[in-house]
Amino acid sequence: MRSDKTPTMADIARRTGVSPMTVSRAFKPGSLINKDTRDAILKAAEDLGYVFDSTASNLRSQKTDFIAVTIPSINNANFAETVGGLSETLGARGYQILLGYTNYDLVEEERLVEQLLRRKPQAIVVTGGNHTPRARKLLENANVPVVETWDVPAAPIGHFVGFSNAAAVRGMVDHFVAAGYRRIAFIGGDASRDTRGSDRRLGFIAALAGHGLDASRLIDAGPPPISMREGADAMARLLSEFPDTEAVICVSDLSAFGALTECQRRGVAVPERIAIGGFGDYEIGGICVPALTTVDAGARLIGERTGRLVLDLIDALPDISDVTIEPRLIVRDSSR
Amino acid sequence: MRSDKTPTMADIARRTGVSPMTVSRAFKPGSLINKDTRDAILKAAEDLGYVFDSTASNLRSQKTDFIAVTIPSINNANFAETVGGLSETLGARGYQILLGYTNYDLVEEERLVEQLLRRKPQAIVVTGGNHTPRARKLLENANVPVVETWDVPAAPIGHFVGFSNAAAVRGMVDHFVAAGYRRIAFIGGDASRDTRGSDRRLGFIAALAGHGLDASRLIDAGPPPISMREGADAMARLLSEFPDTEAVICVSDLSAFGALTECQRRGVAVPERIAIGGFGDYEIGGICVPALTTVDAGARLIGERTGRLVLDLIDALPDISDVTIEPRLIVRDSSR
DNA sequence: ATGAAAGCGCTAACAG
DNA sequence: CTGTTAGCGCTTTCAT
Repeated sequence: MRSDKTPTMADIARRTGVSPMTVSRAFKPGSLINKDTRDAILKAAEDLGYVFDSTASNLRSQKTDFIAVTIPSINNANFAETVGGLSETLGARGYQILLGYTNYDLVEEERLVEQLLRRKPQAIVVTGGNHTPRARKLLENANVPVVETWDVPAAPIGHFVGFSNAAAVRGMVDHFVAAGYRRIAFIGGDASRDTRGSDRRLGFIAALAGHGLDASRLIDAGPPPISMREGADAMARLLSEFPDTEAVICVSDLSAFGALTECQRRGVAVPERIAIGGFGDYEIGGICVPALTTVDAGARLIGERTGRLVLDLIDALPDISDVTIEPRLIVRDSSR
Repeated sequence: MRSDKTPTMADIARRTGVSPMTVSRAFKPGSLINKDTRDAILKAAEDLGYVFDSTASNLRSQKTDFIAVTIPSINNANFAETVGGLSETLGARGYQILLGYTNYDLVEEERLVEQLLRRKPQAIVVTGGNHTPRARKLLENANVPVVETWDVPAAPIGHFVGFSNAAAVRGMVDHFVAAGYRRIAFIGGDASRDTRGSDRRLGFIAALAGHGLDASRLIDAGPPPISMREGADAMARLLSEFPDTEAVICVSDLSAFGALTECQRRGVAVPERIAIGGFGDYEIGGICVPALTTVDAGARLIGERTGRLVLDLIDALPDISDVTIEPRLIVRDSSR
């Protein structure tokens, strides 16, 4: 008759006639232990239905193998790719990701950071370089490596793996201007919440100004997340408010695709009548008809490089440097 | 000069002249404690940069406030919605989700379940009702509530919140047949990995048989995840292998959209020349042109209901019953 | 409303 | 290769 309590190492030790310490060693790969002893212990563990208790191990060893990660939304392929890259890199070394969603809200991010730090992660990765003062302070005092991603922070807290959103959009503007477009619009989200989106919008304005072009064709698609529906609605407004627009840059491929479908519903030819540019190189941009001109920001690469950076920081390697990703313009059929 | 070690409750106690127990109470809302004492403690905590240590709390109280969740892929809007619903429901009660991705692989799921259980979650939610024998055993012996989702398991381990994938596809087949389509094909993934996809394919075959129709137009789109590109490639094969096909049902909206784009590239009219049905009611299906006929399986609802079920199980409410979601057919312009 | 004692299950540190 | 001792930081339990 099995005991009702879940078995501990002490139970296995009693059953096997060894000390709890030996049991502990049996579960730790690479420890000095007699093979027969280990086998007997593992067998006893199997018989008892023993499950290792990380909770106790974490407390005693002061190591949790958690890496805390915050992203704006779980339902976004770009951030999902980043988490995928992180997960793969860190999982290979036994770390587990503790994920939180900020819902594009810095106050929510602050709450989340505080909550995550209580779990004593061994590093924390946050999306973006913009935080509430309190969140900044929490991160600075966290005593674990901090990595900011998807941005080149004005004042980095620790390290970062990112790119300049403004510069990435400038690249697309330059391409559009070189292709002959002059009346260029921007579709993006509410400036107050999505800081990366805001940076893209500001980059757009600056880039147009640099070419001596008018930068007043700005369509506000509301609070993030800006997805397909918002893109379609924004395109409808753009066509009615600025009917002579020649090209539009959207804050993401999702909104760009929505905008494209609105053109299709209205019989507005893309790119002949209006060109469309997206951002983020989502799968849809490569397969829709016409395929979308976009910017590959390297979402998965950001995750992988961040993962490696985190490992280097945990290993306390010398000379660890930040990573600046070079976004890549991808010209497709939605622009000429 | 601040100490180098991170401060503990004992440090706060010393500084405030109270016992560690009182400090502990100060951080627990609703405990009997003098307001001034609590304020002084919270201030001291703030001054010291104290961060509550869940790790120790978890061990002593034998509660982690973790809910373990496995999903096939993070990069899938349907599962992301489910996690969103779970996260919202459980987060409101202070639980934190511990997420793992199986990559549509039951062996990986087994590894993941074992890893997650070591963290001593207070419940575990898995996607699907199909598991390796060892994973089943681990779940059965876990001593915490187990909920299977996105399926109606043949032999439930604990509780479930799901729907019949086969029946959902049958609904669409019935609709297609009623609309006059006879030569109907199915595009889906490799049968060995994605069990929900397989169930849909089997449901398709059974439904056609029920109508006395030929069910041999099956296009295997390879190992999951089956996304837009795979859908497009599969449509190309379908058009060449079975050129007289009148309608095709795809394992998801993503593959359906890919299939649609392939038709657009080839000038094949949808739905006039071939009708397309998807699955999952992804955002894209509602906005692409033509919009996709699909099945809303209630991804977010599954998450919300699962969250509530988990809470009821943790609260040990009596008479807890499983939830069977009724998928809803959504007819749009991609079929007539 | 507060405190004292004990211990959750594991492992660091040391000894042999 | 194995054992002993102590303790990680908190909270349960019982007292006052």
